Amino acid sequence: MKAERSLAEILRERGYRLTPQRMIVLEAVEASDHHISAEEIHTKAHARYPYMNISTVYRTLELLKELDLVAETDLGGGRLVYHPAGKAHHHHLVCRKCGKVQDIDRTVFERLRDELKDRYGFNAEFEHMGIFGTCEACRGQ
Amino acid sequence: MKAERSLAEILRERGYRLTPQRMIVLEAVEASDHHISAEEIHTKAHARYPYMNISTVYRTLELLKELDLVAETDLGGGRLVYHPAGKAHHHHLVCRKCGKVQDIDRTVFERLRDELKDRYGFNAEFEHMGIFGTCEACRGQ
DNA sequence: AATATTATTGCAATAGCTTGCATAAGCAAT
DNA sequence: ATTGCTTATGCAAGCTATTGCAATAATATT
Ligand SMILES: [Zn+2]
Ligand SMILES: [Zn+2]
Ligand SMILES: [Zn+2]
Ligand SMILES: [Zn+2]
Repeated sequence: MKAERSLAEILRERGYRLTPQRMIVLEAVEASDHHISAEEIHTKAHARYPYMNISTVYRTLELLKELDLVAETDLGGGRLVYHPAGKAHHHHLVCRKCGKVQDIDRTVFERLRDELKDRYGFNAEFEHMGIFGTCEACRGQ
Repeated sequence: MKAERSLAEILRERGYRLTPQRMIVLEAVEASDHHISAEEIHTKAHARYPYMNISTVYRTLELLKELDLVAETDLGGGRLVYHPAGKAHHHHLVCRKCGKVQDIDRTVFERLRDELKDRYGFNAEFEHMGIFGTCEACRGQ
């Protein structure tokens, strides 16, 4: 499978070890083309590999974040969700009142990104953001 | 004290009760003109009111957020920090590599706010934001 | 293939924050 | 002041996520 091969390459390049746990977690994130939580990943992974521990899931997700393979986002559901990086060409608006999660275009952050780079030399990470506020429907009460 | 009186008014208007715990938490947030964590608030409050419980601090902060009296922000220190709302005319850039927290002007989010309102009818909350990324010093390795 | 090295894992403990529930206390009416 | 109604608090338990540590297993070397 392509994902496995490229993961192996990426890990090797950076001096990390290729373990079954890491492959299983990455595959679980990539297989769900929507958002997936650590607990959901653990449940799926556990079916394939009964000794898989939830802390290994978290540690693997942390690594995959560092390698820019997954994005971690708070969408207000009480647990963080994960999304394959690069495939996340969007962000989300999260309504505090009704909880609705709306997709928006990724371009909305480009100007801000550029401004932060120009004015402060800061390289901001705006990959798959959750933006909290009030949606149109809820604003009229 | 002005803060107490206006808090009393605000609470009454909205049908909430004016309790010593609530006053103590709000005063602790306002007294620290920098960022303060729930645990720091609890420590300060406990000195004045020995029965003060940490869960009351959290519940009061939740209420003060609803009343738009305090802003809650993740600045990467492992605990959320609180800041008097309205006084927070700035945001922060948080470097993932060195942990540095830099102040930036509040105006950087205005254009984005307007665009989200215009395009999606969404009223985004950009009060005292923490933006994660890599600072200039760390980008050169 | 066997061995040595050391990163990674599983487990249990911990941290920060939230929630359920019985008791306490704020407020209004008397 | 007393009473009754209802919100808010303290306490303990629970939840998501993180961390310390000893055992395990991936890789390099022989
Ligand atoms: Zn998404
Ligand atoms: Zn809404
Ligand atoms: Zn600040
Ligand atoms: Zn830095």
